[in-house]
Amino acid sequence: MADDPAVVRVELDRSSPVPLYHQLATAIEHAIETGSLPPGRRLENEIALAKRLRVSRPTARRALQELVDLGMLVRKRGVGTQVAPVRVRRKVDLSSLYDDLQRSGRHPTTSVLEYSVAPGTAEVIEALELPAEADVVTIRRIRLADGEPLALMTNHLALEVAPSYEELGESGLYHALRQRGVEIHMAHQQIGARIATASEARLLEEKPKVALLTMERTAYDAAGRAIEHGQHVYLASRYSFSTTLFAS
Amino acid sequence: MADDPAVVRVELDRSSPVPLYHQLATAIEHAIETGSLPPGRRLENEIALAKRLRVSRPTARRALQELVDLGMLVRKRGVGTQVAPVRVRRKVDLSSLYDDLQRSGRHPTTSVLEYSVAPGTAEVIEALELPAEADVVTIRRIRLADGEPLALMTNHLALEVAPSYEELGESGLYHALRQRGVEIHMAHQQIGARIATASEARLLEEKPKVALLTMERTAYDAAGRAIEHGQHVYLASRYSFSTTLFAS
DNA sequence: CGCATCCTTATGTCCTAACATATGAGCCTG
DNA sequence: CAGGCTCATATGTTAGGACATAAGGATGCG
Repeated sequence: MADDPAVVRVELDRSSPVPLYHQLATAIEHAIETGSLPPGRRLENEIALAKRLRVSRPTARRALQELVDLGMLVRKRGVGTQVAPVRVRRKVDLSSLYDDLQRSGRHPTTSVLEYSVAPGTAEVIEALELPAEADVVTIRRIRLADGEPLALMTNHLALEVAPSYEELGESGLYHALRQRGVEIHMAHQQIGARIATASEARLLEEKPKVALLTMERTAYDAAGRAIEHGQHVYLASRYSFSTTLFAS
Repeated sequence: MADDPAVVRVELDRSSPVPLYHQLATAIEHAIETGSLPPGRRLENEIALAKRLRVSRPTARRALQELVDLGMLVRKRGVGTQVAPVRVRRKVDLSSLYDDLQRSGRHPTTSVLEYSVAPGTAEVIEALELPAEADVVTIRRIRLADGEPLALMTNHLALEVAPSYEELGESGLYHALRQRGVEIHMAHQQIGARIATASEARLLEEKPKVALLTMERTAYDAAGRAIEHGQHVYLASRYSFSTTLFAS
């Protein structure tokens, strides 16, 4: 029968510090990603799964739930558990433009237009949650993809966390921050559009008044501290944002 | 002492069909949102919470976990559970423009410019995963906020799921779909920008060549079926997208 | 007085055990 | 044979208990 429940081959290491449910989730995830569990395939029910692997039902359940949260499995009461249809099965991650470009096979380069230290404007001070008049590092850069201008990026950071001009290097701000031990955990961003100013058009080597995508972002670390605030513009003809949304 | 664990006042309805853990999660969420549990405030530990409310520890745990997933609580082993720092504490939800506007206190209205049935274009057929030449319902609408034009929306749906012209009504497409029992679960969208065409500018009552935000979205139900594909344009001067991203 | 160690605390992991309920298939009746 | 009903199935909810482990403070020793 084609609708025999799939049996995943799993080896659990009970002496490992990584939780059993996570080991199991990872194993099933791997089976889905390698295609040995194709979309639509029915899994054995959680009781059988638990029994076979000699774990408790809650443990098996939790593994399955983990994959449902990732969008890789679909469960229906009274019916069973199925591998979700193809689509995206990864959480929307906080990717940097640099990594994005690299992943899509383009060759990103960056040059720094400005690196300065000065008291922050009211807007920046508020976004970074700093005391009034505090000094702020401002970085302006232009990013090119395969040699063609793509975006103008302006970032503001508190002095304590800002990478030096040298550390900034080629590979992007978030990469430099990570090397300083600062991990971005969450960000707010607002995406809009407007017409380019004369100087923006000149820098981007475009005719005046081209359409720009604008993005304003404030990024926070795991403890909730504001790390970075940036205002960026992208050439709309060469870049767009892709996102995946889930209903609550 | 200022660091006494907070005690949330909760009433659980054990005869309700909504799960205890969700009742509890909602109650705590409400306490946080109304400010009676301020950011940083420590909660009583989960054992005490469970005992006080006469629920099992797993139930209390699950409620707390739900709020951790929403980013409203932070837990640390050996330390306790705290209300997360201010920020956003809502998942990025798949909100409809209509609901967005209503929540922000503006008054949205919609008028239907076109409602037609015809064989879909190649792009639409592919997005909706329909057989070639299949009939598709096309809906074009203009949305106003407080009487001023804001967006032009074009949606394509398969005949079987499309709301009728009458069902479409005032309150938005997703609302109409929900009333037909179709739940949107996930969507892919791509956000870009461009200059308005002459006819777009006319419909939006704007001068020619204003900046527009563009959005292309394909929405899916829980089973992964493509439900709706839309191409929308927004007046950039009146609208922007806000999102919250989390690192993986 | 500084430093290492122990101990308390609270969450993390894992188990067994019921009962509730949505779904779909098959049976049974009119 | 059509339509309603029953029942098996699989997931959803809840309970109660045991042990592991990270964090931070208290303790005691050099």
